[in-house]
Amino acid sequence: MVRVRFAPSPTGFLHIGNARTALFNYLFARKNKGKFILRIEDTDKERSKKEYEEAIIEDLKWIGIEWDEGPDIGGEYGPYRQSERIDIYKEFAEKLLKEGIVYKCYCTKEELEKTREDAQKKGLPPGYDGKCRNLTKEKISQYEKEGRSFVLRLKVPEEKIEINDLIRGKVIFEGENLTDFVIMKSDGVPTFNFAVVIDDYLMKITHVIRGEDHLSNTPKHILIFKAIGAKLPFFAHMSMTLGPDRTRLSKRHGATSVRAYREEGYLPEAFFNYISLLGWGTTESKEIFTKEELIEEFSLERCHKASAIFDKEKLLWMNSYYIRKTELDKIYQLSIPFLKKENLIEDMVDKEKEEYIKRAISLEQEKIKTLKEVPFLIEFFLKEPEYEKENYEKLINYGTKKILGEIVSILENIDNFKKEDIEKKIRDYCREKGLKTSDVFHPLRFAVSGRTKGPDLFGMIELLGKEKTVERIKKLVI
RNA sequence: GCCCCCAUCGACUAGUGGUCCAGGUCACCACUCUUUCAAGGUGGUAGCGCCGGUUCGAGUCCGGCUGGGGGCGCCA
Repeated sequence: MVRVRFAPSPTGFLHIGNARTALFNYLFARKNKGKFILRIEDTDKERSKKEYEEAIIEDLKWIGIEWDEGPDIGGEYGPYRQSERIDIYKEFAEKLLKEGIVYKCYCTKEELEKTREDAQKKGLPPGYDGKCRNLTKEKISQYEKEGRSFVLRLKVPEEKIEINDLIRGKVIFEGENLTDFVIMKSDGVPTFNFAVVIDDYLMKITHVIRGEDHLSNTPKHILIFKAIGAKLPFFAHMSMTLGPDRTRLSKRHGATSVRAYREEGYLPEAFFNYISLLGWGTTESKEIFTKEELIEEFSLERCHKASAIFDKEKLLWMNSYYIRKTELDKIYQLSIPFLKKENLIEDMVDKEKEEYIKRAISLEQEKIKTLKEVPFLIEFFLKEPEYEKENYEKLINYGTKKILGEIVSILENIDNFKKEDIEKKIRDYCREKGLKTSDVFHPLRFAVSGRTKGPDLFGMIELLGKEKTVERIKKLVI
């Protein structure tokens, strides 16, 4: 049975790169009829926040990723929060200490800094020199007497480590770059490297799918797996997600959290779909996928080794594509919070108004790129337009006033106030008067909506209704 | 500094030795449709980082170089 996990640390909102890691794990699990586990890595007491855990969970759900085991729903292998598993790590650590696989290191911050510098000077990796590996009894009791705190370090053997990565193939690390690393901090909390391995082992994780930034940590993990006598899981290191300048996607590149995109009015389906295309593709170069299709098509073999740049423009296109293809009802529902925020609707919207807004949205649907744009695009249907001076001067003058005045009487005489009739009557008028349609349509659009661009003129007039339309034109012209 | 990974249009990718004077999508440009803005349609600009090697033949295999990324913490 395939078991994979996504293990974010709650030190901020869900990052796009992490969302992609979560997504790939999720797809892999579903594709292989396995389990997808959510685990919270909150061993960094300083930076971890409960609010972030909640936010991450919320955003994962928003994207459409569901898990089978996790801190919120429990499961057979819990707890799923590392802060609640401290005793478990301690137990493993004590066992390793007894076996002589790890040892106590009493070095102070200053000492460590110095050994690090020395190592650098010698052209060695800036790690630990193993000073405390073989301390004499006397030395140990001296340190204890001084009340020095200690950490637990793993005795790193000098051997080369091979990884058979499912995405990258064989990766070989020659031993000498690894130094004895910390597995338990002086406060009794495990380091990330130790906790992941213990958890992956106990939670029976079969495939560790994570970002390439963990590739260099993998030898450490393998060493720990071996130390506790556990079987290795499969590893798959996915390419990274970069910003437009080819560096790690970060705040400098603008919004990097899933939350931000959600608030900008992106559809989860579009986000899900776009993210899946980063570092992965099918032979047909297909672009639009439903969740089900993605699950069906996904495979680690088709994951790219090279990192991918997150392209906001393409996401935006995909979002507008999804908005165009989504049923009006749903777009309306999703737009409500955005309309409320702009004070265009009240908490309660009656059926009539709902229909009215839906029709307004439908007139603009093909143009909406994000839900956040909806209020602006349909604003003039819900409140009186403001007429910008510059456009007013361009479009409203003696001649067009006269035309608009005549349009008013035409509109007033239309009984069946439907766009086909409205259009026909106005076009007839243009022909009779020998006017270019554009000389009539543009001022009319402006008079009715206060805009120089907008939805289909006649659809707009129909929806606004005879009374409102006439009122607006009169107000502007007379 | 040391170790590891990577390399096809500006971006995401297809391509697994000949069918590739490299295909699709976004972006960009032009034309078209048109009452505006979009959407749509048609067409276009643009790429195998470089140097060697293997081979009858290389985007595709091998080596080097260059470039980019990542790691080396009592962060995760």
